Amino acid sequence: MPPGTRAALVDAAARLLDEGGPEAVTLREVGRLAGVSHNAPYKHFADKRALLGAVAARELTGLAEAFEPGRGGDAGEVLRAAMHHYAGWALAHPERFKLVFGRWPGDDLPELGAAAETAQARLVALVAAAQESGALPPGEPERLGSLVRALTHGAVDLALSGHIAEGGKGNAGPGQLVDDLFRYLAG
Amino acid sequence: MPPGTRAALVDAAARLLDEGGPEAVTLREVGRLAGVSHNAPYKHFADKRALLGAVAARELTGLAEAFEPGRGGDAGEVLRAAMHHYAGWALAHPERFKLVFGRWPGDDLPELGAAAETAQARLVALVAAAQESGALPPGEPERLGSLVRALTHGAVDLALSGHIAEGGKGNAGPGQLVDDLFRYLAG
DNA sequence: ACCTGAACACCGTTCAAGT
DNA sequence: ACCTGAACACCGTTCAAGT
Repeated sequence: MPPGTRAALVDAAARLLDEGGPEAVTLREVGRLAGVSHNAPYKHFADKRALLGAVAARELTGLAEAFEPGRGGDAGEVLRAAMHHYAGWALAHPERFKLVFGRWPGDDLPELGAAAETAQARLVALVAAAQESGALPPGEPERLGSLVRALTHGAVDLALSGHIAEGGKGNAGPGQLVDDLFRYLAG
Repeated sequence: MPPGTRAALVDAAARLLDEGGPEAVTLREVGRLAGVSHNAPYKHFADKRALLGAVAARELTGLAEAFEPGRGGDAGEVLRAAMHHYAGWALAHPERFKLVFGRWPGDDLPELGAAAETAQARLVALVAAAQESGALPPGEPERLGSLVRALTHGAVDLALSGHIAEGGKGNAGPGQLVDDLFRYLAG
C-alpha cells in the first residue's frame, strides 16, 4: 500500500483546505478525491475534526523540522531565519496556519499536542544558543522564546486578517517586524 | 422598537458564538433566541457571514474604544494598559477574538474594515505620545505600533491555542510578555 | 480489517405568500 | 418594510451489510 488510504485522505483534506477553508473540506469530497466512498474516512478517523487534526499535526511537524538546531553559523541568525521561515510558511498557506492554531478543545488528538511540544522545545534550544552567542539578552530562554515567537505569530496573523497593512507609510510586513525585534533585543 | 430585531439578532449570534463557536451559530437558533422565524435574519443580513461580520464589527468597535487617547498620565503606561486590556478581552472572550481576526475574504463588510482602521489609527496615536514622553524609542509610530500590537496579539493567540503554556518554569502569560517587551524597548 | 449504500437529522438558502 | 412556512440541496454521522 504505497499511498495508503489514510495518507490519501489527509492529502485530499489538505488540498481542499487550501482551496476553500475548513468548510470546503467535506467528507464526501475528501472521499471522492481519495477514490473511496464518502464515509470511508470513518474507518481511519473518529470524525471530521480528527481528520483535520491529522492535517494540522502533519503541518506542525513539518514546521518543527525548520526549528532543528543549526549545523553551525551564528546562532542568532539561525533563530532569525527560523522565524522568517515560520512567517513565510504561514503567509504561503494561510488556511493551514489558521487550522493549526485554531481552537482544539478537549484533550484528544495527542498527535497534535506532541508536535506542538516538539516545536516549542526546539525553539527554546535555538534561543538558548543565541543567548550564549550574545545575540540575545540573558534570562529564561522559555520566556524569551515565547516573546520572539509571539511577535512572529502575531505579525503574521494580523497581516493575514488585514489588520496591519503592509506598504503604507511606516507599515511593515511580518519579516520586517521580526528584524526590528531582533535589533531591539540586541540592544 | 426599543431592542430592534437587527440588534436582537446580533445579540443572539454573539451569545451562541460564546457558548459553542461559529458552528453553534445556526440561523434557526438565532431566530429562536430573537423571537423570530429562522429566516427572518435574511431581511437584515445578506447571509450568515454578514451576521457574523456584524458581531465582529461590534466587538472590534468596543475594543477600539479602549484605545482612546488617555486623559493624561504617563503615555507609556496608557499604551501598556491598552495592550493589557486587549489581552484581557481576548482571553475572556476567545471565540469573539478568533472571529474578529479570522479570515474575511472579499471586500464587503465595510463596517468591519472601518472598525479595524479606527483601532489601528488610535493605537498609532498612543504610540506617538509614548515616544514623545520618552517611554518608547523613536522611529515610525506605525511600525512600532505594529510591533507592540503584533506581540500582544500573538501572545494571546498562542496562549489560547495552548502553544505557549503559562505556569511552567520560564513560561509567561500574555500580560508578562507585554511587560517584557516594554522593558526591552525602554532599553 | 476495510469498505459501501441507504438512511436520518440538521443546516443555509430560496421562494411564494402574507401584513 | 418586515416576516412566515414550505421546500431544496447539502452535509456529518450512523447502521446494516458486504469482502
